[in-house]
Amino acid sequence: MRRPASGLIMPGQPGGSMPRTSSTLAPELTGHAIRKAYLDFFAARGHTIVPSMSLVPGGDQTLLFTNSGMVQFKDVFLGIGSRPYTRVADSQKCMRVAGKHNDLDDVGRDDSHHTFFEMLGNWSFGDYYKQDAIPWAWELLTRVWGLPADRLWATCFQDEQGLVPRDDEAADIWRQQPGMSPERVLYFGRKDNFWEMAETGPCGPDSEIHMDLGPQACNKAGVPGHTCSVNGDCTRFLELWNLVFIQYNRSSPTQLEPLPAKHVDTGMGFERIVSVLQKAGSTYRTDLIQPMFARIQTMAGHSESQREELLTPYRVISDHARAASFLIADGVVPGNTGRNYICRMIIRRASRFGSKAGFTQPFLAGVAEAAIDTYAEVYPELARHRSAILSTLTDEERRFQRTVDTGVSHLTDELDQLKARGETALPGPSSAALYTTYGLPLEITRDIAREQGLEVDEAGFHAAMDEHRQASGAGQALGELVEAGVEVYQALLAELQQSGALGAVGVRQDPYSGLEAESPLLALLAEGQRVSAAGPGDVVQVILPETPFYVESGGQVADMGTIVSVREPRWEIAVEDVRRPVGGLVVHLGRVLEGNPRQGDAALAAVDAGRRWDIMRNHTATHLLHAALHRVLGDHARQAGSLVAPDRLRFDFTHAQAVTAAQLTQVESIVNDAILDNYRLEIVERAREQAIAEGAMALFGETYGERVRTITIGGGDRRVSYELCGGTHVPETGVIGLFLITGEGSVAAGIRRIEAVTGRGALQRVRDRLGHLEQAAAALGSAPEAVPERVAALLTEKDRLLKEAAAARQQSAGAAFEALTPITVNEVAVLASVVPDADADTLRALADRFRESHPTAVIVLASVSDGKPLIVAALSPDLAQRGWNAGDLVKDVAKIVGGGGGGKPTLAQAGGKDAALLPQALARVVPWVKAKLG
RNA sequence: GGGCCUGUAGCGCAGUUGGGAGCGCGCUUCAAUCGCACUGAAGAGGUAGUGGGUUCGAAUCCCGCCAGGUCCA
Repeated sequence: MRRPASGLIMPGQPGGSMPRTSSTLAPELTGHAIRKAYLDFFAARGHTIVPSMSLVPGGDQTLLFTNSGMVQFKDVFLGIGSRPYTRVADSQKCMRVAGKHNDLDDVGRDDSHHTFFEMLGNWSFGDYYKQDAIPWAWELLTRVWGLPADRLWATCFQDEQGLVPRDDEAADIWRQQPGMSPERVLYFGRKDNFWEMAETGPCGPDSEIHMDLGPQACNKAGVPGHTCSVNGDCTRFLELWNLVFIQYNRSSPTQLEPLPAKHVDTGMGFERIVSVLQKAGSTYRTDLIQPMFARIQTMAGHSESQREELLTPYRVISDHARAASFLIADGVVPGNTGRNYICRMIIRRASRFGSKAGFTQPFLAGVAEAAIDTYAEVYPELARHRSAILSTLTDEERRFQRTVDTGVSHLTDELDQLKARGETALPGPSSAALYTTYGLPLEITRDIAREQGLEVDEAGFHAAMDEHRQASGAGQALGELVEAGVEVYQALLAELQQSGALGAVGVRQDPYSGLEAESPLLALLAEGQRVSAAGPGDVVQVILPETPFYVESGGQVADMGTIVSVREPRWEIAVEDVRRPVGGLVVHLGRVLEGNPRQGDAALAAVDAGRRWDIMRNHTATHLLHAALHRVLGDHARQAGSLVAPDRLRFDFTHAQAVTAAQLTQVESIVNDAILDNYRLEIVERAREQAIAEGAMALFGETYGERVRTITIGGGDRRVSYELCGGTHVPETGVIGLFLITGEGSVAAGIRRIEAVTGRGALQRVRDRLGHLEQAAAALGSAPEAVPERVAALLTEKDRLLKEAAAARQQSAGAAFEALTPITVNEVAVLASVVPDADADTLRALADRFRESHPTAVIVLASVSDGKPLIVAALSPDLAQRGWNAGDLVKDVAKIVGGGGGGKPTLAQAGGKDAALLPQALARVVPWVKAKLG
């Protein structure tokens, strides 16, 4: 056990056995201090420091979670977005949980993998380049943080295919750094040192800094033939920092063009550098994670040695509790699809490892508290959503417990059957079915099976899971337009910009200041191809230099409307949808109603005004609803999805229980009060920082630039709502008219949905309802207000009458039955008759009565129900034992009336079609009995 | 987006080749007790998620929709 002298870095020590807390660390070595040192370093070099973006990447539907620092700047590199700064640095929340980057199942089994982590990054947008980026990185590592230069290695790019020039520029700069020796600058190929975002687009060579942790850090020391190396297969060399130099644009697999503006994109794993600086030997032994270890240990009452034995559960629980806390804080609650599903899997995996550590009750909230306390200072959203995080975790643990319980009971049934058959193994398909159908994890299945002396066929399990994967297929969730032809639109945009038809910002879109705009028709597309003109009936895509049409965003649906010619000859296009396939380009999708629109024609774009006003009513009402939910349910009721359409609005929010009728009424009233107060809406652009500091509600899945549009309803002390929003709104709330909630329900566990209507939709609904009420009142011959009472009375009366009628029918049927006399055929009492007005129940009851009084009996009773014949046949038990079957009898009889039947040997029933033939049918009974006897 | 499972009384659930809608808990009333618990007796409560189809007949078989669970992407 070695203790580092304060401030002195001694890298290369194995570290590991000595857990540290911030109290044993020098102040400048705490995780928070290291993060701050990084940001300060780059701030001092002209960088703007920006906050981390949400874990939920807005506007990037190809990405489940933000998985690296550059996600928030992707649009800049793609050339479709810009920032007011050219140098920026941050610490970005990241999540790597699916795909090749990180397999969830591996987290916790080693010393370094995490689902959630932070990535430190600094960027240059066409500003500084290698000459600055490399020396700064070197300076920070060796001078500020004191890492020994002779332990650091740099890698540069050399194309193994010889197509891209070697990055000698970077290598030269590395070799000039103080303390760097030339033999520690190495070249690697495309896999390690060339960065590409996609098949085409910006790309470039990158340089990595690796640290030699010393021979004792190698985990393959004893393996024959192993040699430690940079980018090798052991743990001795640790990659610290990756500097990407974006200098090319790839237009095809073989075509690279130099970019006019070169960018720098760097990323350094925060936990990793902290573990190196703290000499912790493992990211899990840094002061970032240790508070969670300590909390687990206290809660479980473990000794030091127990904690070390249970290292894997400790790692899993702490990593997952931290990840889940950050996810929930960013609005991702456990659910059964997409990112919500990932959140659930993380919590359930932590819960499973919790039972290995001895927890039998929900415990994650306790661990999450430690995570929140550790990080709240840097990520205030954790503190803000503290109670939501804790209760969400506990809820999900309980839900998982229920799932496991029912899964285990299914498993036990199956194991009992297997044991009864003398089997020794649970088949793979069975264990897979338990998992995919009931959510019972393989580990639990295996443990329980073993307790009962059975093995699980795990190869079979995995084979069945592969089959399941196959059967589930790959879903296509994205719109085909956006997916398919991005390149077409990118090319089109570039062309229009180069020809000067469009400015640098692209199409000027302004859905706020008016509903009409006049401009020349820039381009027409039909079936994905540029065309110069179109004719009636054609389905076209229209591009205009400016448009008042709103593109679907933030839940508000796209506008519809028309584009018409301003001069002769006349033409008209009906616009049905509007999209933004790439930033800067707005495409109107429509159909030519009349005439022949041609490229270059003067055109008037006009939004369907009535529809738009309905949408604006619903959008403003959505803000009022959101605010009212906060007041009534609490701050945890946050937006989880929204639809603003002309005829309705739908609002999903996080809330664990159903909203009560009383709460709904209260919410509805609050919204309507705000409408009646006729607040003016104040719509202002502000700096994002300022708006958020002032308490504006920002939504997930939305990217906000530096300037944001804010919607305030009610000013001063009477502020009702304050949100960041790019949607369109009514000028004052009175325009909304009436707000009615039409439904409340659950979307997923922990998420509720409210649907509502406003304005014309609400009026229509009220009219419909009143109409129905009037009709009901008229039919009842009573006043509308007396309808409920009257209906209740009628229903009671109806029940009474039905019972009376049934009793009367039974009585008259009974009387008719009494009047019948059976005939006797060889000691067998036989009765075959029609009983008027009897239903099936009555016939059965009468048959029972007859059998009670005649020990050896055959009885067939029939009646007519709804014009169709109904026949019941019964035998006494002794006859049934002799092999007679009431089912055979009733079939024989029903044949005559055009039907069939069946039942049990002693009692059967049948129906038919022709009631008039019943007498003939019943005449079959005596011959049937005689045949049986004979 | 897709695969699988489930939907029966207030709650938990049973119901086999398609032919009497049931069990436990809870509820109501009565009895017993000074009262409560317990006990005994009687009783109420179900559009069988919903809409179609097959059939003489569907809780049961088939299809659509809705809701919940679960896994995969």
